[in-house]
Amino acid sequence: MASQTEENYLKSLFNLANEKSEVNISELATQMQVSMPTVNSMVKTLQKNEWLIYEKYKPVTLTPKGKKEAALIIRKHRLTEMFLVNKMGFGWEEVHEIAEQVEHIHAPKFFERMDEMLGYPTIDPHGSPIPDKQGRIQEINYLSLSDCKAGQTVILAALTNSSTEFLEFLNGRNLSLGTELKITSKEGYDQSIVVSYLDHSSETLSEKVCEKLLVKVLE
Amino acid sequence: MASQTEENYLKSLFNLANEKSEVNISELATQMQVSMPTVNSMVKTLQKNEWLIYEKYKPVTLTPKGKKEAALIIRKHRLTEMFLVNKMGFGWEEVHEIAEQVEHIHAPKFFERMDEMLGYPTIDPHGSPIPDKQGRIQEINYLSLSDCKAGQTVILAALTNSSTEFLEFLNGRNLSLGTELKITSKEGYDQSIVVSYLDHSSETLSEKVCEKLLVKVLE
DNA sequence: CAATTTTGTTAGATAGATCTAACAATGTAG
DNA sequence: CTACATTGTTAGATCTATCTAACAAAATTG
Ligand SMILES: [Mn+2]
Ligand SMILES: [Mn+2]
Ligand SMILES: [Mn+2]
Ligand SMILES: [Mn+2]
Repeated sequence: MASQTEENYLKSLFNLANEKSEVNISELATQMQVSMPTVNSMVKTLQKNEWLIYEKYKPVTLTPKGKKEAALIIRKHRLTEMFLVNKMGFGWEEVHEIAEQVEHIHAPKFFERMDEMLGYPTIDPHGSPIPDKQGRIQEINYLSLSDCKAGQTVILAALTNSSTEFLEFLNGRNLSLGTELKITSKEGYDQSIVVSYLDHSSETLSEKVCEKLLVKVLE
Repeated sequence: MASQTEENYLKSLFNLANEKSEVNISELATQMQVSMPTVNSMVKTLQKNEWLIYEKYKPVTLTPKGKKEAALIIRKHRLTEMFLVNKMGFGWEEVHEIAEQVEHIHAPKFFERMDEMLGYPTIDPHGSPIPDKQGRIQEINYLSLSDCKAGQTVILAALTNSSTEFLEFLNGRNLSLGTELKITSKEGYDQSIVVSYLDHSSETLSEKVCEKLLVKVLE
């Protein structure tokens, strides 16, 4: 059974491997906030457990077994976040830190019961997909708001970043998942976008914000 | 901050210290399922953190600081058990193992929210008192069923043992907290007690069982 | 009270997770 | 292509939590 530490490495590996599939030691060290030698020794451990493939001086790759293990931890994380928001009344900006701990609990029934109480959700409070019990993850191809054009109407569907600060920024502007945004204009100079929604008739969002907002285009 | 291991030692110390106040190294080793040298080195660590008082060859004693720390972990454990039973539909025989893990989560809001949702309960699903936020524990003096006499009517209020096996034994006989028991007779030879309750007109309970059942006497 | 048993301590080892310092391989930019 | 920067590895140390073997103190018992 994976230790709490190993589980956190697997999760980081899984997230960093989106698309590229390969992960550098230095990337992983940055992500995990540990030194490169620490990562070096940990990848050797993970390799012994057949969770990843490692060759000296090469980037590492998760094995199918490692991917499944990681996805199942991410499943527990996201179910927990959903439970905290929908069943315990937490704000979406408060749940990540708690889920970071709860995800390591070994009690299948606990998470099955959450799942059941939530009605088998497929996305978490930040719009990220919840892997199924087999560790399969359904990839949804949203568009980034920064790739949208003036005149389009879109629905805010997910975020590429769920830091507390960013979520509080969105809270401050009444922006939540499902909000319908009309794109009034786009500034060519700094790529900022002006949107209207709810009782906000004109809100300017910087490119930095727009690229973190994933949307479904309505028209 | 106490490690998960230290937290488990503190909890064991607190539970073993009921009444006697002092705890032997060997008792603690048995309880924690580790060797005596392991306990010996751990008590030195706990002493450095001022959670207990230790002198060579003497039994150890928790300091007030250590008692409070322990009581607050027990609070998290018992709130969790109550939440699992009352809000998530678990049976009282399923929750201890899960709570044993959840009690180590560092997230005051998480437990405050549980407390609030539960309506600030004072006892857990096994009838044990839930320490308050200051770590104060309200001692309730129940009588053991084994000390009751024929003719008395009592209400099952708590258990001195909450092992899954014992709880399943009680489930099998429809015995739950709050059940009113009429003591039909008591066998002088083996101290077994015959009770009637609900649709059970004559159930014989061995001394071993009776001493684990804590009751309030009605008449 | 002396012998034996139980309880507790010390020493030394191991495994996991981390670090720094030193060095080696790889990649990049002039 | 060489120099420099970046990336990765090795060696060796530390800290936590655990173990066994050996020994010492305390308690029990005849
Ligand atoms: Mn999260
Ligand atoms: Mn985590
Ligand atoms: Mn319990
Ligand atoms: Mn525990």
